[in-house]
Amino acid sequence: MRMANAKKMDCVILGLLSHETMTGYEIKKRIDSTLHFFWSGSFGSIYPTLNQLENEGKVTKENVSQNGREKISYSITAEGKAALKDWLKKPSEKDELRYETLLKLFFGNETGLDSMNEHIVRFEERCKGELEVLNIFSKNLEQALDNDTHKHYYLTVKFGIKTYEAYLSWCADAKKQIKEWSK
Amino acid sequence: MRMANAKKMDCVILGLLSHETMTGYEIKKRIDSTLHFFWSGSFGSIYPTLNQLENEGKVTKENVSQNGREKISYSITAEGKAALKDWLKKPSEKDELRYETLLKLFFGNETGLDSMNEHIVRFEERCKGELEVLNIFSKNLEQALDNDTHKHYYLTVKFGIKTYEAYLSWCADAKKQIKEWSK
DNA sequence: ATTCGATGTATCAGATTGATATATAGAGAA
DNA sequence: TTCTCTATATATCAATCTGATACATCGAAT
Repeated sequence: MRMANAKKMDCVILGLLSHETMTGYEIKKRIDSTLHFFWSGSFGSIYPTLNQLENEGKVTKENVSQNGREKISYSITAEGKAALKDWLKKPSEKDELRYETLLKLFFGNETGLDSMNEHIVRFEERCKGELEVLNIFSKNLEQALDNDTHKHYYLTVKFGIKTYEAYLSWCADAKKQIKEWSK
Repeated sequence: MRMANAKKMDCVILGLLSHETMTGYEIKKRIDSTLHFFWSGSFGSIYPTLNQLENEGKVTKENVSQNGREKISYSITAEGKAALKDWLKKPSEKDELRYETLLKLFFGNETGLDSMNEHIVRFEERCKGELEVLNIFSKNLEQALDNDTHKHYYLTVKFGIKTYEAYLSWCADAKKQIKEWSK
């Protein structure tokens, strides 16, 4: 039974198209802006997956001409919605962190405490930036929680905020710890 | 300039071999036990990478016979240590979350609040389990912080603890929020 | 005029996963 | 004793995904 590296991009695309009709390019933008702190995706998997989903009858495409420019707009079908629902009901298979910063920290005894501190500071800066963005999202969403889609978005944004706050708290502790070890 | 999907497995292996000589199988076990909450790796990338590292002169292999069983033990070379140091000094390129649970939550308006709650409860259980393990690790490590390698390990374990605690706090909030929305 | 960034679609080499195959050692049960 | 099950051990492969690259057009700013 070849189940293999269960494909997820099709679920992401179906999910996004269940909100609204989009082009491949818009799907990529949406992933980068809205899902980016817990999921990612590249053109190299978006476009082939869109073609596959069309062959399976889960989406339909329509050529649209806008300002004399051609683009391909995709919509979800009833079959697509059914497939999405199936996946949503199943328990999650994998939640995964992949943090290069932690990897470098773990192996850091080759380069010393100063180098570790630099990695942490860089990580801290990135987290602060992300947290700022999420806090703005959160405030905007709180004024639009009558919309069901916004409710779900709001919960994931709250997750991001809690997470980044925890990261920042760890950064402070870790820097202090390293300072102590440096003595 | 073909830089492509920068390979990380070689860095992970060099890092682990900088601690001690190991077989491919032991490397896999170490990744699963020690790095597992911020990194992962499969045999399908470990064994080919070990061969590649040997061709590049970054590790040496030695056939060992133990209890009549054959195994291949790998050790890091000076070149390997230099390559590891190079990578450790460079800033991290990517820190990434990939949480299927959040994806399902985000698209959850197709299946309703009950289904969302189930996903959260399952996530909560997993986090509790992980947190328990990490707390034991933390206690054990605190009694051996004279060892430099342990110091680095300790920092990453603390990261894991902070993170899972934040997740659990979010789970509680999210469940409460969903209950309120259900009214 | 022209450069630059955004929109838009598409492909491909390289990296990784999860599954599968193969084989032996040791522990415990029948 | 034989059988089964788990752990040790190495290896390969299809499916998948990423990051890079290529190409073309539009609107805005210089």
